[in-house]
Amino acid sequence: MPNILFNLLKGSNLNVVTRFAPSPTGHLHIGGARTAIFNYLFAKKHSGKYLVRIEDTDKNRSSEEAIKAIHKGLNWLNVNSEHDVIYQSQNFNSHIKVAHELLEKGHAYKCYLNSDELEKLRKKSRENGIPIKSPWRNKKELYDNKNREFVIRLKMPSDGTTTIDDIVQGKVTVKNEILDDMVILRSDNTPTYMLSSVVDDNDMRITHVIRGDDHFNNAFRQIQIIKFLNWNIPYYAHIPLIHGTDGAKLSKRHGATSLFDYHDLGYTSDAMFSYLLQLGWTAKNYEVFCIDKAAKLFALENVSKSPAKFDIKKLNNINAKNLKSMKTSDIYKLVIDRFKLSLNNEEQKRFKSLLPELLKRVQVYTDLEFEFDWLFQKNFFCKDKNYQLILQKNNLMLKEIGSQLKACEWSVDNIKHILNQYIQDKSLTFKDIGPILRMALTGKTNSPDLISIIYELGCTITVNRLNYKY
RNA sequence: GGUCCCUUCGUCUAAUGGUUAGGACUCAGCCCUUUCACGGCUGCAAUAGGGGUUCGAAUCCCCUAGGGAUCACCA
Repeated sequence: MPNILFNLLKGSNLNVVTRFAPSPTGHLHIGGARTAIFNYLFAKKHSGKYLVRIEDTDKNRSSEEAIKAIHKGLNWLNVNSEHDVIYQSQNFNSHIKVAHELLEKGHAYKCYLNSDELEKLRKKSRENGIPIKSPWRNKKELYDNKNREFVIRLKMPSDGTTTIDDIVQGKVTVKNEILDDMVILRSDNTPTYMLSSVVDDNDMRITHVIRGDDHFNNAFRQIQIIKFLNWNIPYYAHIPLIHGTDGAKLSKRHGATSLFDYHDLGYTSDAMFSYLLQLGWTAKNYEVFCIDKAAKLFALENVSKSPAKFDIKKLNNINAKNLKSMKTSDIYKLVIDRFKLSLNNEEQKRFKSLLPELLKRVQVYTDLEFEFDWLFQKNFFCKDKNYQLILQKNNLMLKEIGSQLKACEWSVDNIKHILNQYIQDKSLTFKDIGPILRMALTGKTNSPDLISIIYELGCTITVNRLNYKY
């Protein structure tokens, strides 16, 4: 197929509508987050609509907290929908109607199997490698079944094949005989996901179903409903799952799987977005770090078919780059909010000035916390016992430098001059005084440039710290 | 086990029949330097295996091996 035609078919001439459809049974998983990103980007790329639908057909497992958590995650990632959120449970009536329509048209049947019978059938099916088809498929409804519980099962076609031309996975064909007569309406008269999802997609006029590869097998089953009803078949794009370092589907034991955990750990939304996007998608070796650019370049055809392993080191690197590229005022706000810092004017100025240098030294901004004591503590002194001994020994030197600094007019140049003059007078090198000054001022052996630290700390604080009696 | 999918440096990937198989992350070394970083440079490192097709294969075909997904009145 020529590329241009292919691209037309895959979206550029349609009024593209995509949806992210999480089930509210827990936090927003990072795999789900990536699915949301792909849906969002594809819609943006084609100037289409991106919708969010909460799949709460299983009331026992759904919760309000989970719904909130999902929105919190989507908002943080900036991939929430501009349109109203759809709750699947609110469309139950329409789903039930479709189930009965299928029943009337002979595409579905009532199955009166009890749980024991079903369990036996399931076991037998598994052993023989054949799909579940209830004996009720071919039975006429009996009079004495009127009061018995039943489910409605779809009557799958038993011969022929079904082909899906998946945008990511390619053309895949399966024999219809492997399709099971899945339940579409439960015995309590509630629809299953298999039904609801298809009906809602149709009602919402979804053109592209972009979801995790774990749904690929479902597509062959769901498409039968669409065919029975003569609805439009959407384009499918089943994106590969994210794996842990051992190659298995990402789960708790691999570390944090909740998107928002990464917020808590100090990753930025942009870094997370960028990393998740690059996990399985590439714009021809061109590293994309912003959403707008990604929206212009995104194409489902470039999504990798094979699963990608989640690599925290790469995430760290992207996050570190992102921190360095952020506007100081933005990251400043982030840190102040996170740690609920209340700083006076002088401290604010000090923090903002040193922030770019401090950020070069962390991969997640929460690590900035380790700098707070020497930056803001009123009566700061070096806590390390070994360093204290060194400071005791060099008491005189610190005092001398302190008194010279006290006397000078406070400027970067003057501070530099005083220190240089001091080492010259004593025939020392900067290495002789640098580490000691650093210990006295920060309590550590590494920090940003000493001159700027002294300058930003100001005369009073610097001199106090240099004069501290260890 | 049935069905389906996948397999290029340790990781994410580029190369859609002709490249010394490229980049990024990690790691190592060097440079810069008042420390730690940042930055710059260099290096280590891959086409799962076996058969075909072809003048020529990472690329097309077949087999094998490995990995994954799924098989609910969950979604």
